Amino acid sequence: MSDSPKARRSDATKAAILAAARERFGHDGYERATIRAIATQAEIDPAMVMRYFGSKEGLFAAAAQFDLRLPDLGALPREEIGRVLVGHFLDVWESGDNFFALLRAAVTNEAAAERMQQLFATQVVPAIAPAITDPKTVPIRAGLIATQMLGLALCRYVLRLPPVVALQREQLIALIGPSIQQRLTGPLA
Amino acid sequence: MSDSPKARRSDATKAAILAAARERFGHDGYERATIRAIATQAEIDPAMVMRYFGSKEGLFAAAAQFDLRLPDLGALPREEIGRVLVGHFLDVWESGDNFFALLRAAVTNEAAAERMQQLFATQVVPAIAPAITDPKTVPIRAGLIATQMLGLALCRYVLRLPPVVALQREQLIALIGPSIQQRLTGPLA
DNA sequence: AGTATAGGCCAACAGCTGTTGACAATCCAG
DNA sequence: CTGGATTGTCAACAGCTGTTGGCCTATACT
Repeated sequence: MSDSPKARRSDATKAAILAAARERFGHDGYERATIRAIATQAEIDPAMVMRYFGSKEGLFAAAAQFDLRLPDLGALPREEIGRVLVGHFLDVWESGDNFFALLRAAVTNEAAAERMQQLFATQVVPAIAPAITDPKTVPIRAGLIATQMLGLALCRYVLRLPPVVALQREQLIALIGPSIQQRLTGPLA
Repeated sequence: MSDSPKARRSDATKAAILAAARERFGHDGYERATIRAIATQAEIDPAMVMRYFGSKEGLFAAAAQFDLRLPDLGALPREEIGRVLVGHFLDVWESGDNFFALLRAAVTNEAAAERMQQLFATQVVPAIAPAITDPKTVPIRAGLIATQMLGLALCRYVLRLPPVVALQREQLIALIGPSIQQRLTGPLA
C-alpha cells in the first residue's frame, strides 16, 4: 500500500482485462485468443486493450507474469521435498491463475517460450538450489525436474491422456514424488 | 505394391503438400501455419490443397498420421528396455517426420489433442504392454512414461530450457533411461 | 463555478484468412 | 484425331484480425 502513487480509477478495468486475457489465452492459446473476445469477456471495448497495453503482444507480456510461489525447500525435512513439490505444482496448475496461458502460448510463440525460460531460470532453479548438495548439478537437476512436472501438466491438463487424468492428487504425489526426490537428492545417473 | 490401384500423377503433388504441411504445422503450429504458406512451400496453388484435402482440418488430419515405429520390447533384455525407449524417442523427435506438428497443434487444437490420445492408446500402450508383468498396471505405467517422454520433448525441443538442451544424447539416455525402466519393471509407488 | 484530463465507446481501416467457382492446360482411352 | 477426365491456375468472395483516430462523458482540480 506504499508503492502505489495513486489508485487510478482505471485500475479495475486493467485488472478485468488481465483476468479475461489470462482466461482466453489459457483456454485458446495465443493466436486464437482474440482481442475482441478478451474485451467482450472483460465487458469493455477492444480499443481499451490497446490504450492500456499497447498491443496484443504487450497484453500477453503483462498477462504472462506469474509467481509460482515456490515454498522454501530448505525449511522442509529432506525426504518430503519431492512430495511437497509435486503437490505444490498441482496446486499451481489447478489454481485460477491460468498458468496454461503461458504454457499454451509458449508452444507456438517464440516470445512466450523465452518468458518460460526466464521463469525457469529465475524461480525454479533458485527455489530448488537449497535442496541440492553439489551446486554444480543444480541446473541439470532443475531441468530434469522441469521435464517431469511440465510433462505431467501437458499430459494431464492439455492432452488429457485418460490414465493420467484418472489418477487422483494423492496417487500422483505418491507416484511422482519419489522420482522428483531422486532427481533432487539421489545420484545423477 | 498391391494395394495401390493406380499410380496417379497427382500423387507426387499430394506428397509435396503433405511434406510442406508437416513442416509448416511443426514450425508454426496449427493456427499460424496458413494454407497459402504451405502451398507456396510445396510450389503449387492454394486451391490444390482444398481439392485434395477438402479443408485445412482435412489437411492436418492427413499430415498428423504418424507411426512411432516402436520396437518390439519383448525381444530385448529386460534391463535395457528403458534406455532403448529413451533413445528411440529421441530418434523420433529428431527425425524429419516433424512429430512437432502434432505436439504443437495438440496444445491449442482439440481435434489434434484427440489424435494424440489415439496415438497413445493405439501405439504406446500396446508397445509397452509386453514389458510389464501385471497387465492391470499397463495404462498407468504407460501414462507415467508419456509424461516423462513428452515433458522431455517439450522442454528440450519446444521450450528449449538451456540445461535440457545442453544434455547430449548419451547423457539423456543415462539419466532418463533408468527412470523409464523403473516405471516399467519397478514397483508402482 | 469552469475547465483540463482521464476513461470509455464507436466506426472504420488495411491486411490476412479459408474457401470457392470459373476457366485453361494436359493427359489418356476410343 | 476426338472427347472426356484429370491437373492446374487465376481472381475473387466474405469474414475475421489487430489497430487507429475521433468523439463523447464523467471525474478531479483550481
